[in-house]
Amino acid sequence: MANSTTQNLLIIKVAIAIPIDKLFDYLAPQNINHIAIGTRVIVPFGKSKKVGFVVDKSKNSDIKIDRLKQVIEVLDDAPLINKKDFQLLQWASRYYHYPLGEVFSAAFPVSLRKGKKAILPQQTVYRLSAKGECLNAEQLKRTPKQQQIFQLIQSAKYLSSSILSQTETNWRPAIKTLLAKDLILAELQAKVPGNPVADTEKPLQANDQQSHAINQLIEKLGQFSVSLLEGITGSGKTEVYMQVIQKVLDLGQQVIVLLPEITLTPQLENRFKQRFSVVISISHSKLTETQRHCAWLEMQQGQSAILLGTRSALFTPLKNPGLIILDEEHDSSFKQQEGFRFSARDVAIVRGKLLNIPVILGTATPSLESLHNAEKKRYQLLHLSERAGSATKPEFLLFDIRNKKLQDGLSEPLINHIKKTLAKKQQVLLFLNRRGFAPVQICHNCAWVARCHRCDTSLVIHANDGVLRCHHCGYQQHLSTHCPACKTGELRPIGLGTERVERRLIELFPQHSVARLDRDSTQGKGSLENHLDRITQGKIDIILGTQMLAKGHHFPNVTLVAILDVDSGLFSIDFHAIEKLAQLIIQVAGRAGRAEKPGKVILQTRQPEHPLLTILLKQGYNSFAKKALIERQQADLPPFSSQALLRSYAKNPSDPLIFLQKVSQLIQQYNHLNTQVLGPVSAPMAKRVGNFHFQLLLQNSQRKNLQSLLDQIIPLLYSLKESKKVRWSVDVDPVDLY
DNA sequence: AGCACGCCGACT
DNA sequence: GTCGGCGTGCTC
Repeated sequence: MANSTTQNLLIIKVAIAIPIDKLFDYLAPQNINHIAIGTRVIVPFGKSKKVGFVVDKSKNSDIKIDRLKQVIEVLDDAPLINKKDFQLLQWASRYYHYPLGEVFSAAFPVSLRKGKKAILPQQTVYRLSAKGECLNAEQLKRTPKQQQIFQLIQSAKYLSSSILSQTETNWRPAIKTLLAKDLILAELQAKVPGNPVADTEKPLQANDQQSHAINQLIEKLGQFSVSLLEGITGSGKTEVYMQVIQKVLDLGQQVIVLLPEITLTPQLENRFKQRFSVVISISHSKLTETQRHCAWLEMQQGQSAILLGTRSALFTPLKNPGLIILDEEHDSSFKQQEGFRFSARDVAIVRGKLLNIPVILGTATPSLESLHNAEKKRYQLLHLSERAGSATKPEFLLFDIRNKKLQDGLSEPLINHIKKTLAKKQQVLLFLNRRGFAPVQICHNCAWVARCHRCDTSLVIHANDGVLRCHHCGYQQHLSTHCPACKTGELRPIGLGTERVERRLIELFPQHSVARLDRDSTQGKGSLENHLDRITQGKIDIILGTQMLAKGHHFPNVTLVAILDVDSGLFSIDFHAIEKLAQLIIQVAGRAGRAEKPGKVILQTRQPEHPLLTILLKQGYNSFAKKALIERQQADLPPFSSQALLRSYAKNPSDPLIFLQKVSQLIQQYNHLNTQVLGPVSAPMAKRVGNFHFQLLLQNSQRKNLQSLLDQIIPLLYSLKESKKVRWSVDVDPVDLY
């Protein structure tokens, strides 16, 4: 590089997906004058090449010019995301203290991260040439295949190769000759996703509450706002979404709808497809790389008007942004639990603000944060409290199981209720959030317990598979009946798992069919769907499952729902647990008494007087939430304060502790803003898969004070020598304190 | 994250 | 005597 040209050099700052919060400087390629911020580039990195994102341009660099390498290739003619979304990613990187390159990476589908061109798959399309237009098909009668294909193209105006392959055999030679004769033309065209249906369903007649919500939401279109749509199960939230979406589509704008789980996407996809005559794209982790690549570009190019997806779909660029909807807003799966630990809910709101479009948060059980924001008038609150049709609200029963004889977790009164329900030819749904036969195996003689040697947990008995299994690391061993410690004692199961309850149910109700739905019993592809079909067809009388059943699925003939053990949620050290339990109870209750049959919800507990539980059952979710928020305020917990959790782990049990102690000292030096530092302490489950986990909780009543502390501290941690021996991460606004 | 450099155990 | 174990350090 000649020195004389130095002042003309263009230096490009590139964000690369590596776990260092740092940009890398490169020389712009000689032949390119402008290289837009936001474009992808291929750069040499160490021994290899990497795809990076141009974040800035400059005349100078902190690195000596002669040490700078040159950009190998500019992948995009123009940035794939707009300025606002670029700002969004910069914000997210700062707010979550996660490297910008990694944040950028998370916003792009794998294909584009790897450097694939940002084009939709193309297909060849054939149409008549000028010469072909003038030709009478009769003139081709001596070559019938050519004539037939020619006529097909003539009547269809244009035909794609994929359609030809579907309808015709051996069409290629004919096409080749027609091309050679100049009768038709071949063109490359982007594959347009599946043709929308022409005759769509009409909107339903909205009830007063729905109409009110729809009108309010429509009024807000065209600028930023957040609305919290609180609609009980069966109140027709989806209908509200759809009528608002229709308005957005009429304006020629696009909509992102985020759902917590992939299992819920097909249901909504079908309803949307029946309603809207626009292209709908889908994006979630179970799709192939190409499918996600297409969905992303379809939205980016404006070929598709609706995107249905999970958490990571939030970052999909929109050509004409109109609306973001987050359904089941309270669901904790909107918070990414590893790597880039962002909250899709919170980032959606920032994105809405930047793009100046409304955001709708929908749920039957709003998170305490969102309710608090609604109370503070930051969000507009809309209610849907009437169940559609004639369905009635379920009745709650609290069964005190202290000192009661239980048959594998089933109390006498519960068994009676099950009997009565079955006698009426109605279905029963039981929840137990623990799979396996029993969570503990203990020696009746010496009290030895089978434990995982890599994790701080006992091995769970899986009687059906004849093994003891660790639910954390997957370790398993054969089930034996004699104690390896004292060699004499007999091993016995302690506690409840779904297998054990299932066995008892079969014994108690031999005339009835029982289905167990947990991760073990729904392994195979389509296995869950199979089970669900059999339930809907009425082939199952008693359904026993883990939380995987709590969401979305509707069983119209279920009139009795029971949660066998609510106490684990009441005793947890994590202050979020009670909120999650309340949401679970209400969601589960939503499974009961649909259609015309009144439902009952039974909760078994050893804490029947628990104040929050009592309020929830007697006065409903909103009263519960108010009370829970008061408790949070008194304890200075979120949303009345802001938290960040520093986690650290290593094979060696002392390294993470030493690291976090060092961090804690560092914070004392920098902390002028009253951030409380709690810990370091070992994590609730200290040992996991052979690693020892520790954590340090930071809390401040002012979000911005905590942020400014993190801004100072986090960059220092990368170079701390104690950090080299451990894995560490920052979790801003943690929802799981584990 | 990769990938190399770098010092200590069981093998042709 | 070497092949390779993964500890630590760097990447513009």
